Amino acid sequence: MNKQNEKINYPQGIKWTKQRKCVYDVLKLAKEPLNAHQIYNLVMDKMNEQERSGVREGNYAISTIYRILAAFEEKHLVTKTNWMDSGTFVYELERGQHTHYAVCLSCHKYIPLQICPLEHMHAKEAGEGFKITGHKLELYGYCKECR
Amino acid sequence: MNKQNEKINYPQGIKWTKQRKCVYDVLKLAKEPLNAHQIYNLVMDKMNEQERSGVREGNYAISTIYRILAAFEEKHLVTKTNWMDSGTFVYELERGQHTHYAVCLSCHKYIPLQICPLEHMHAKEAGEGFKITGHKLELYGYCKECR
DNA sequence: ATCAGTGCAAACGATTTGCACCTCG
DNA sequence: CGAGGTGCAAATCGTTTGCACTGAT
Repeated sequence: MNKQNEKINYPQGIKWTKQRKCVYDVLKLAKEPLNAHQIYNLVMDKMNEQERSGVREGNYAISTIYRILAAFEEKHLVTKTNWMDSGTFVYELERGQHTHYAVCLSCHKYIPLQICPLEHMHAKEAGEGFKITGHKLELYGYCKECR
Repeated sequence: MNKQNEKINYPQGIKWTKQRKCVYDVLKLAKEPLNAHQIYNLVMDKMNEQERSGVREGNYAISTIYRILAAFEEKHLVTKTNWMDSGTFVYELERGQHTHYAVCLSCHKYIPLQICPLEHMHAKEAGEGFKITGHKLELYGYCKECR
């Protein structure tokens, strides 16, 4: 059930160590952006689970997670952002299409949005001569369960 | 020329110490969101300038800046946010109307936007039952001078 | 006079880095 | 085998906090 490693196609152009595969898998399964600690914990679980049958439990370093994430970012495999009121960065797999989220201020759940209100926005609207190359949007509020 | 202190109306309901007035003045004059260090430096300049005529140069603490900003935020006098790729928070005076910015990736200038593409966005667009209370938008790109 | 605000230094959490060892290709 | 990745511990950066003192109301 947990042999995803065999099924996943890891992008080329980067050295795929056990740790990197594991981080990649974790991000692949994630349904929302995760911060370094969340990723670290998930990686720990996954690693230990794989090696639970007597093989020595490896020690993994949080700094490795950061380095892997930096490497992934440089290869454009992940996107690094931060949220309005949190000082920590969150990372998500680059899945080709940009996604915005609505964040519930009560339960902190992230709800991906199907739409992008900026699709039809033109450069001129950002002032004369500004060339828009990207944008970021977050909605805040309360989800169905929390209102 | 620099006697703004006398002209500025400081909002009520908060104790107006010399330091707080100074931070308020700095934010009032700022044309873009500033981080704690920028504010600290500007406050230092301002304080020392005022006291340059022989009066002892006071020592000011960065922690005071943070505490003042936290107090202002609680009174809804300032808004605290962070930018996509920076781990530090920036603060700007709450001027009644929310503003979005276009950020130049080259010169890091902030260009305030006159429009808000979300004005006409409705709750339903964020998924069933989500109650939108706020949002944040950043545009990235290159300004007229830098393209 | 009183209590909130301040300066200072130390604590803190997130992230980065130097170095010796290990591992993928 | 060799370049690059990793674990560990220590450094760094932005921000917060405890404490004794100062200052605004």
